[in-house]
Amino acid sequence: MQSDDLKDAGLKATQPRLKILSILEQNRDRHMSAEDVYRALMATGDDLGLATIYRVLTQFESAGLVIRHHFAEGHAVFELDSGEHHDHIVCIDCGRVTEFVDTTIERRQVRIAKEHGFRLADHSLVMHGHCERKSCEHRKR
Amino acid sequence: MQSDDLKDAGLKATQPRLKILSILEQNRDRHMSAEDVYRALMATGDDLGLATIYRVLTQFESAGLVIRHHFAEGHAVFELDSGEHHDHIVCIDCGRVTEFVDTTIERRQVRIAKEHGFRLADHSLVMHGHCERKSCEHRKR
DNA sequence: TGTCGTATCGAAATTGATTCTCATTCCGAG
DNA sequence: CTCGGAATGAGAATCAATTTCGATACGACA
Repeated sequence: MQSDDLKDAGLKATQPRLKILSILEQNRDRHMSAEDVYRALMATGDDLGLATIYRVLTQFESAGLVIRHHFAEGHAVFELDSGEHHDHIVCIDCGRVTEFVDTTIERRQVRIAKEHGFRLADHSLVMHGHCERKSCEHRKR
Repeated sequence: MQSDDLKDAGLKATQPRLKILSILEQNRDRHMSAEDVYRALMATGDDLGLATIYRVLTQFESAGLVIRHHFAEGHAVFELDSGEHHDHIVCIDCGRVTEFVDTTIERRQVRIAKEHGFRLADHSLVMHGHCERKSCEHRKR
């Protein structure tokens, strides 16, 4: 049950938190901004304050439940932490995000970091390109 | 001469632009935020408006003179465009940025994008780690 | 070198995203 | 079921960045 996920993370199972978690689970294939979560909640009749969304998402992040990304400038997006690291390809035209893992690149990064005198802690690889979806075509360039 | 760089870019060679360009050239090894540039100018007695810094940096970006990065959340940083693509390693402790190029990773990315139905246009690989500089030891961030 | 039209400048107001404040409400251990 | 500390909501505040607009500087040309 969801409330256990929250308890395990050391967070009280409050209504707002359960609802936000639920929205994120219903959108596992998407990357949502705080604003997106807010609108999704409004749509289902749950009227949470935007401040709460931000606060809770930040708590979820510290608790390791979600990961925060900064693909575009301006606003952050969140995704549930599946536990497995992965990188992203974002379509420039439609914004669709695809995830992937490549061990060759992963290994290479550790080595490069070491060669430059760094102990690698984390990394973020975001590729931008044009996807081949029909539903994407009508957007230009 | 610097003013030629501006003219070539289709921008009038005004004092503010020359000064901002100069600051960027004096800090080629760093990545500066608009705020950083502003402070650097104040330090040399040049009192430009912050609005001008932002406007000029944005113009430089459109003109292809500088590249805008979004390493950390909150604010963008700029670097002079050397014309050669490269990726970055950012020190979590002192914020120093090191640049590198790795053809293995570059090639691999193109292939991965293709495998996922994308035509790669651009990418951003930022690694975060701890550097081994002495001057880094005790900086908070 | 002086003049003029246009592009640029600076200061302040504005925007958009996110965070803070604090009075009120809720969760859950006992 | 009760109570206290933790969480919430509404709006104000903050922060980075952008826009507005009257004043000013650039530089082509005379």
